[in-house]
Amino acid sequence: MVRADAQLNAERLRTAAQEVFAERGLGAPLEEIASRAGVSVGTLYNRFGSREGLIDGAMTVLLREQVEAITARAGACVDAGARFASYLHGLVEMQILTPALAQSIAQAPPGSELAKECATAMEHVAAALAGAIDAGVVRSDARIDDVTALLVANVAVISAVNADSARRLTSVVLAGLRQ
Amino acid sequence: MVRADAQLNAERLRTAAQEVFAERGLGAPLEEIASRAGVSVGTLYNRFGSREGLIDGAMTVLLREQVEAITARAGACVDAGARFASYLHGLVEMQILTPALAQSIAQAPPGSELAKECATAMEHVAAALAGAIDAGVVRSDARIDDVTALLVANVAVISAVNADSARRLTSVVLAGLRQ
DNA sequence: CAATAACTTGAGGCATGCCTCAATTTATAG
DNA sequence: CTATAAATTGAGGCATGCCTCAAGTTATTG
Repeated sequence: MVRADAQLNAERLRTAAQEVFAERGLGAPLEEIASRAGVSVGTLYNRFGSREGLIDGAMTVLLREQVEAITARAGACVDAGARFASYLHGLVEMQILTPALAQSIAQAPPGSELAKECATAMEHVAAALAGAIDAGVVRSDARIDDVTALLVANVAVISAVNADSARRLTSVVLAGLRQ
Repeated sequence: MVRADAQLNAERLRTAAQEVFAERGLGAPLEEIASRAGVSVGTLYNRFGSREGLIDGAMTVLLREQVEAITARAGACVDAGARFASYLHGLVEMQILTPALAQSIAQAPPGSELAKECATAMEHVAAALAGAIDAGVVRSDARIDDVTALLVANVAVISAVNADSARRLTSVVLAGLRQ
C-alpha cells in the first residue's frame, strides 16, 4: 500500500522540481529540490528513483496541461491553415514560457512517460498538418519531422539567443512551409 | 622569450583538442587531450590557461579555414540569390562536418578570438544577404540575426535529431526568407 | 493501543574532473 | 660549456554532486 504522506511528498517534490529546473536548468542539484520540498534527498530517491525519473514525473503533468490549452485554441480555428499555424505558435509560446519543459522534451528517453505524452501531442499536430496540406495551403512534401526539428531548434534559440528570435524563426519556417 | 618546444606543444594540444572535442564534446576531460598530445595537464594549463582558452585556441584556426572555403565557393556565384543560398548551405555543411566547432561558436564568450572570427565571417554573410535583398529575391525585412538564429538552431538539430533534418530546416528557412 | 509495514533521514562513500605548484628538466644565448 | 630563463611534470588538494543504507520515525490497520 501507498501511504498518504508519501504521495504528498511526491507532489511537493514535483512542484519544487518544476521551480528549480526552471531557475537553474535540468542539471540543478537534487539536494536543492529536496530541501525546497521540505524533504531529504533520500526521500526524493525513494519517490522518483533518479534525476531522470524526477524529470519525467514533474514534466509530464506540466506538458499535459499546456498541450490541452494549445489544442483547445487550435481547435477553435475553422480554417485548416490557421489551425496548423495556431499549433506552431502555441508550441513556441509554451517553449518560451517553460524552457525547462522544452529542454526535457528534447532529451526525453524513449519509453518515458514524457516521450509518450509528447507522441500523443504530436499526433494532433500531424493531423493539423495533414489538414493544411489537403487544403492546399502547405507544401505537400512537408513532414511532421519538420515540426519536430523546429521545436528542437527553438530550444537552442531560446536559451542561446532570445524568445523573439524563436518567434521569428517559427514565422519564417511557417512561411517556408506554405506553398 | 618563447621557446620553440613550447610552441610545438601548443600546436599538438590544438590538434588533440580538435580530435577529442569532436569525439566527446566540449566537456571532454582535459587530461585526455593532454595525454593524446603526449604532454601533461600542467602543460595544457601553461599554454592555454583554461578550457575556455583551449577551445578558443583550437577552434579559431578551424573556423578560419572552413570560412575561407565557404566564402570562396559563395564568391563564385554570380547571382545574388544563389550567393546567399550558397553561404547558408555551406555553413550548415560545416556545422554537420564539425559539430564541436558549431557548438563552441554558439557559446563563444564575447571578446574571445572565436567570437571575433565569427563576427568577421558574419559580415560576409550580411553582405550577401543585403545583395539578395537588393536583387529582390529575399524579403526586405530579413535580418542577419535570422541567419544567426538558424545557425544556433542547427547546432541543436544536428545533435538531437540528425544532419538531414538540419539540411531540410535550412532549405525551409531559405524558402521562407524568399519573397 | 499495539504491531508492523511504509517511509524518512542525512552523513558518508564514491566518482569525476578542475587546477596548482614545488621540484625537476630542458632549450637557448653568450 | 655554463648559466639561467623557460617549460614541463603529475601527485594531490579542492569542489561538486550522485546515490546508498542502517538507524530512526510515523501512518495505518485490526
